[in-house]
Amino acid sequence: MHTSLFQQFYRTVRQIPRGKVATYGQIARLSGHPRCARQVGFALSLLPQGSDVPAHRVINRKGEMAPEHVFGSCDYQRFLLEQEGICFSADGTVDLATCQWQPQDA
DNA sequence: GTGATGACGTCTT
DNA sequence: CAAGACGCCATCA
Repeated sequence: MHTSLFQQFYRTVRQIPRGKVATYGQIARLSGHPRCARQVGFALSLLPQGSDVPAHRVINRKGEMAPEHVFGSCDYQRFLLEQEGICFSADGTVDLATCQWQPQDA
């Protein structure tokens, strides 16, 4: 199968365990493309809500989540993360120090 | 068919 | 230490 970068990104995001979050750069690096963080975000933006890819678990390096027009509501993504046990900082950002996904390959 | 854009991150000056 | 430029590739106009 023509393994497009997007397909590899989706596959990596799909491996994120519940209660953990990952950053774009992390997904890109695990997929074998350390400089393609931008494509990760763009790829996730094309994902339908019913996809097998938990795009709400993927956030930027700062722990901030996507703008409203991506999921429909910025609070919606935060709600899903809270439902999975993700911790947030007083800044309204995700506490990467506690909930960032740590791949076994590390 | 060409040009510009985009959930970002890392390297260099 | 901080700010700026580059990279990467698919989708939209």
